[in-house]
Amino acid sequence: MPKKINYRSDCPISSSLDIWGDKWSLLIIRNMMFYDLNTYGEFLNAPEKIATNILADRLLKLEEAGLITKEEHPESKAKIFYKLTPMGINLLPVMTEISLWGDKYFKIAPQARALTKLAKKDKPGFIKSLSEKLSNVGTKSNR
Amino acid sequence: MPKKINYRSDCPISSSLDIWGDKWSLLIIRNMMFYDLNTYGEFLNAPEKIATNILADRLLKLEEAGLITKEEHPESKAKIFYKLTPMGINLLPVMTEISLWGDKYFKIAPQARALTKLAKKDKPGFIKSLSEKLSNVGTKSNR
DNA sequence: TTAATTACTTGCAAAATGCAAGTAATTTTA
DNA sequence: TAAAATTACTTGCATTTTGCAAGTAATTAA
Repeated sequence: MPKKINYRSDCPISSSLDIWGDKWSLLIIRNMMFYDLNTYGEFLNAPEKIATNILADRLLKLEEAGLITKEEHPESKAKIFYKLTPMGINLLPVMTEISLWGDKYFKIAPQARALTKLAKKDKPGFIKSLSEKLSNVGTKSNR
Repeated sequence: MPKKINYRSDCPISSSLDIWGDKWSLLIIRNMMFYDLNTYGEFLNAPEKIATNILADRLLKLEEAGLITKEEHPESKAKIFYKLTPMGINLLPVMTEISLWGDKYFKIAPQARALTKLAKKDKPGFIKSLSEKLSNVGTKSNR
């Protein structure tokens, strides 16, 4: 059964952090959002090297919070296809601003730089096109 | 001596989380950014009730990361006036988007709602005016 | 001159994290 | 078609982080 979340206050920032305010949750979302990674194994292979038990825990919590859903993988019954819900996709502006802020102050790999460059050039367009793409992930029209 | 941060990867999101990716750091920043709270005691009184040792730890880490600075309080030598650096002020777009996202999905207090309402009406104006205000916090022209 | 206030520190229990080694259901290979 | 991989986890345990309660030293107020 889903463990109930105790929100610390009625502040939108505080409540947001109660859901995804840790070192790993937003990285899982980043993987789905910007890098088309959608399986447990793909998440494990991301450069930050999340531990298997933490990954399992975060996937469950993100699912319970309504940010992601489990679906059957189009190519294999042994795999699970994780995808963002509309609530998860709506984190795009947050994730984009974090990327732009981080881009300003940290050493960044070329792959990530390519994304922030796009976001800088046309932020609303970047968000809109990615949002539409993510809405179609795993749908028939997409395969 | 400042403990060196081990960045997990060269991703702007990952590196950002390495700095402020926990349940408390952004709440301290929120207090300075949106509610004109600038002392240890004021941070302790915020509704989320941070523990004293955690607060001291986060203030140090945020200072070492370059997001905040300690200054002498204009009214009392017993107090320390914490303020955002430009790097911290530049989190305004991130904080604003988090607020708007949280506003969409959680129960929100009227005080916070007033802020998100302003941000929704004119996002660039909201960020610009707050940014200018924060740049003047603790300056002579401001007193 | 004594009592508050302010910004912390310290000690310890509880919770979260991280690592290594399983396991069960598929899928691929020989 | 049987054995070896793959995949998505779980489990046990050590380490780290968090949270609570109770200090403490430097101001400030009574």
